[in-house]
Amino acid sequence: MNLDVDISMPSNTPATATAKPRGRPRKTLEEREDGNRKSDLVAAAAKLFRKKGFDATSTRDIATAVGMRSGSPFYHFKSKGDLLYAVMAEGMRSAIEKQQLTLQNVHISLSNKEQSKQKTRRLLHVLIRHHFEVMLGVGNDFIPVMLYEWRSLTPRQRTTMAQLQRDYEAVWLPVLAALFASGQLKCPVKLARLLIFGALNWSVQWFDAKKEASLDDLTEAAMALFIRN
Amino acid sequence: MNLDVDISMPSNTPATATAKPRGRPRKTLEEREDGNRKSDLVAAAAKLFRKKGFDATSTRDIATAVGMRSGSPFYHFKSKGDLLYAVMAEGMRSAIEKQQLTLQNVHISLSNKEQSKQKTRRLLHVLIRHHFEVMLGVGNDFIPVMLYEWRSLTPRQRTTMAQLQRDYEAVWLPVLAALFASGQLKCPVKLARLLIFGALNWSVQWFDAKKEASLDDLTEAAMALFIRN
DNA sequence: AATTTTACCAAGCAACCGCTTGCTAAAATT
DNA sequence: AATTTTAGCAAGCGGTTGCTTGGTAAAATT
Repeated sequence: MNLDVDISMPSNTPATATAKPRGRPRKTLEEREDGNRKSDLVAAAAKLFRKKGFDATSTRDIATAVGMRSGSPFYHFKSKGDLLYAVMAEGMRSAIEKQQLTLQNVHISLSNKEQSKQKTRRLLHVLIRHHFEVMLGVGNDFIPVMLYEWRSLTPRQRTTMAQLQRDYEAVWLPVLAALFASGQLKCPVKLARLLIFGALNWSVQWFDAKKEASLDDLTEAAMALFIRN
Repeated sequence: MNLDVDISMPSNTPATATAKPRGRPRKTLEEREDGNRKSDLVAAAAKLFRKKGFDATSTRDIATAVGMRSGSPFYHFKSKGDLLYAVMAEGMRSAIEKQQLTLQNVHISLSNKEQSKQKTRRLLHVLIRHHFEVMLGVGNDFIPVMLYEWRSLTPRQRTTMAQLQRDYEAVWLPVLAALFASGQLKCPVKLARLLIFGALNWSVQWFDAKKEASLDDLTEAAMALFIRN
């Protein structure tokens, strides 16, 4: 690591003819580990927003985390709020994508002999397990930030995030409706969705990866709590 | 309402011999609607912390809300963090008190002829209903603040709040254990407690008093979701 | 009547905040 | 080879923040 000494000039340096290189040298592209610094910023912001909250995280914190100076993030994002939005939107985008992939795999692996009662139960099981993964998996700071920092979004950002959330939850509703129809779920679908998501989302408050329960344990417990056979 | 005009003096007023009354006259005790301004501050802080979050609320906001000037809250509380702690501690104190009162009434009204299965179910019903009341009832800003502003507490404050929360939840565990033993609850008690509290606590995110569901509807739905008969 | 306590206000300080401006050097493009 | 674009850095501006200080009038106490 080559930290160079930064001897600052006396303050009133006029704009001289041939200005010598000022300040610390910036890194060449190769040193910058090729490429997307923008996503580095989003990842660092997500981590800090999750740990300290949006308001308590300064743009200087974020810059430092990726090895930039205080003003540089504003080259990539026009405001701190836009960075928050980027974190949330990217989180939802990848969560939706992953959810669709997971569902495809399940549909393929479902045998024809299974009764539809079993099938819908398997579907909910998969959805819950995936949701835990999204919230509690390592390196997934995006969704927790989205869940707990709504307040700091502009109204416009809020509505587009709400749309993404509806997309994510759209898959759940028919599954819950089928479970309700078959008597496996006794709670009206609309409230069931809200209560179930509450139970799952709240887990980011107490879950500790290096403690007793695994994500599979959690999924099993949730199924046992909500669904009767 | 008597708002007096505040003509500010030229800035370099020396400390003259007999200083004339400076600034706006303060209110007499009677005008101050007798008494506890400290609890006024706590109530106003709770309301603002809930609406805007702890970090986004300035001590000036709180002062204005109770008709004080910016520095005055620090006469009653030595720091903004202490005000937050007061909000949470007062919230838990009154919630625990109310819970105990509610439980006493239920114990009295339980008839001897009821089976114990029915009794434990009634107990959970009452606990859930009370919890919704505490979180969603009008003027109850304390508990939502407690649920969502943990991060801003010092470690010491955190541990004493955790103790209060254990006191509140202590009543729930035997009820859940009884339900599990009688087969009305199929999820292991420890995880059941966490998931159920999650489902209930999350309601502060979506519940809207002037919309379809009432607190009774919510309680019914939660019972139907968690408990089998 | 004299003193002490209570409950504030006016003013302001140092730190920190998000963000802007003016610049530069390396890389990419023409 | 000349030009344009990209990805930053250095400096700092105006505003806000939590909190402190020095005072004061009214109420309570002695």
